[in-house]
Amino acid sequence: MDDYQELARRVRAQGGRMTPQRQIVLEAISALDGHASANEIYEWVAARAPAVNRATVYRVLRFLCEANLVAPFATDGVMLYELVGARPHHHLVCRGCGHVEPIPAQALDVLVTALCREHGFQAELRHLAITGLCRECRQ
Amino acid sequence: MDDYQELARRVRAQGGRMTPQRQIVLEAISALDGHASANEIYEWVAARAPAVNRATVYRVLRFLCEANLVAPFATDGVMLYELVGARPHHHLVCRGCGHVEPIPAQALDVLVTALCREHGFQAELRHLAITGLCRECRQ
DNA sequence: GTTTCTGCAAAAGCTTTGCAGTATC
DNA sequence: GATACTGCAAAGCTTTTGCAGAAAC
Repeated sequence: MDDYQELARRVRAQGGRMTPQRQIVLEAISALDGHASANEIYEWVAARAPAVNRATVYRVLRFLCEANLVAPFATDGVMLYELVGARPHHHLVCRGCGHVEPIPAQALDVLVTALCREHGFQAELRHLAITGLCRECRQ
Repeated sequence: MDDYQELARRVRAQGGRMTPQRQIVLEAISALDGHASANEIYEWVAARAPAVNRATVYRVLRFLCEANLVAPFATDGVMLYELVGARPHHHLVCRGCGHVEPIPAQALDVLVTALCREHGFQAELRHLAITGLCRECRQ
């Protein structure tokens, strides 16, 4: 997680203001392995700052997405939010236990190029979520 | 879409019964390009059979998923349902207009093999949804 | 001091569930 | 005739919104 000054700078670059709520939501996602649902984030925040409201968490998340500090992706009817890091990567989402495991982007650029060439589709592979069963749930 | 007899056989193979509601839900998905949200399916059905209830559509969809006649996949907080066809394929989901375009599976078997070998993850690439912007929404 | 943000409460959208009656086998 | 399925109504869960007050700039 970047330090407070850097975050404040990026928030203000969006014409926004830095607040304790925005800071603690970012801390929460960071503490939750860099990706979590709105509810998980709310629970984490509520344990430390009970005054923070659920609606605020959702509004903060939307703001952070628009500020490109956080990226949303969909899994099984629930939205997950992840910190936008330096390295692009993808997600293995287990439909058994819900565990999300990041994997490096690597050779999928070939796929992106092909999709663009053949379908005119600009894939955003940062948000690619591959559903399946993890090692534990396969047994 | 398979004919009624074949569908009825597969439904009964699950220990279920063939009903007009289950038939018309399958018709709806077929008419909606083979993939649709629960709401789209409900609207299509309601236009032809107003007596069919929303809850029934959801229950039918769950049954059909368990019967492997239909497969669910997640996009932007809404569940989509698709007919399980002969050929596996994937989906390009536009986050601008919500349009879903199927693409052939092709060379992604390499990816599946790699994920299994390196992460012990059994990918279900039938349900792979790639988010991005379609040709129209890019402009 | 102005503008943005938050808390509260209420509501909207999607999905599930309990129950009594109905339809399928 | 026994069992599974449906309609209805109600509720559960996730997410959004209107508004008045508070905080950041």
